[in-house]
Amino acid sequence: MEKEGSAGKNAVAGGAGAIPALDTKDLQILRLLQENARITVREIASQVHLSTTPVHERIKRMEETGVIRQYVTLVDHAKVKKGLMVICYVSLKQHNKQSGAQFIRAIDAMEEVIECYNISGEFDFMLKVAVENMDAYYHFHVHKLSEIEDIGHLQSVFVMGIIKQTHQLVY
Amino acid sequence: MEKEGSAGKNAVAGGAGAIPALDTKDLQILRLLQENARITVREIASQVHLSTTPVHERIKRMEETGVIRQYVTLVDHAKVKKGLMVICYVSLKQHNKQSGAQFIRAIDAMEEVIECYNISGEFDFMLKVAVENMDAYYHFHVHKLSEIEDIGHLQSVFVMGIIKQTHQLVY
DNA sequence: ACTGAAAGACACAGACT
DNA sequence: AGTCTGTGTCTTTCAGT
Repeated sequence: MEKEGSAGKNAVAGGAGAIPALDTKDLQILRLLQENARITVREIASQVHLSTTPVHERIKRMEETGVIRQYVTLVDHAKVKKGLMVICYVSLKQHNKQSGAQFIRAIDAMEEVIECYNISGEFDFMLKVAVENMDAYYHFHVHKLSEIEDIGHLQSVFVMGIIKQTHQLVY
Repeated sequence: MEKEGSAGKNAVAGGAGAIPALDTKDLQILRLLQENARITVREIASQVHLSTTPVHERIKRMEETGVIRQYVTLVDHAKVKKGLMVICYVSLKQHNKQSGAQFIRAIDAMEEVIECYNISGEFDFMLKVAVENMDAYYHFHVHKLSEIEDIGHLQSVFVMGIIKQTHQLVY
């Protein structure tokens, strides 16, 4: 059920420089870190029944292998004047490399856009936009988004309520 | 342009127990914490040209007033077998309190759903779902989502590429 | 791969400006 | 509202199992 022989970590992995698979302890550590990035190594150690050294080494390894991407601080949207969230769909007029690259560059430079995905369906991109209020969104829509070259259709969906928001991928 | 008199913090705020407005130093601290939740107070202090005490106090105050919501660790989706992301739109057959509450309870219990919003437009909810692969999504769609009572229409949009993803709200 | 100990860095509280 | 200083706790490394 939780057997971990000396070969446990590397047995599963694929090719040459493959990343060692995560074992039960690693996942326990990730679970704690996901909920609170500022938890101390000591606290983790006591909860997973290990001393600080292996916990420290495991965290470092997960940072180096990219399992742990970043430690971030989540801020209350409304309290930093970003209380309005809008989902925005964009299609481009042309689907060549140049148009796409140009669009991506423009999006990257817009701090209102907090997420952007390439999606299936009738639209090409989905954007998540965070702004202070409707006026700010109108300004963004008309004077920033629409100004990008080769923009085809635009469609906005407004977020009226947040039901659930989690960053917990590991359970 | 960056004047901060003794009344600076409280002058703007609204009612009685109102949260003091964030000043330039607070925003600088937030900027650093957003990028790296594990940054030390000392490091922040040196970057914002303050000693550790006021930085420590400011962080504590922002935690207490809810400006800082949580410190989280972001994990590589693919490396924890959650490499497929799907945006899923849901409409309910009935729009009474009971149906809504029941849906929300069901969604909350599903670990595949990492975000859920109440939205404007033809659908009622937008879900962001993270699963390992298409098989896992099919199973989720057919055996979990569709099983919720009063579910009307369902529409899935697949994320083919991540262009941008940030948690930086404060600039 | 883990434990335990030990050095250095840090957080946090106090006295003071 | 800030600096400086001290104490206790934490991170991080090293020797040993």
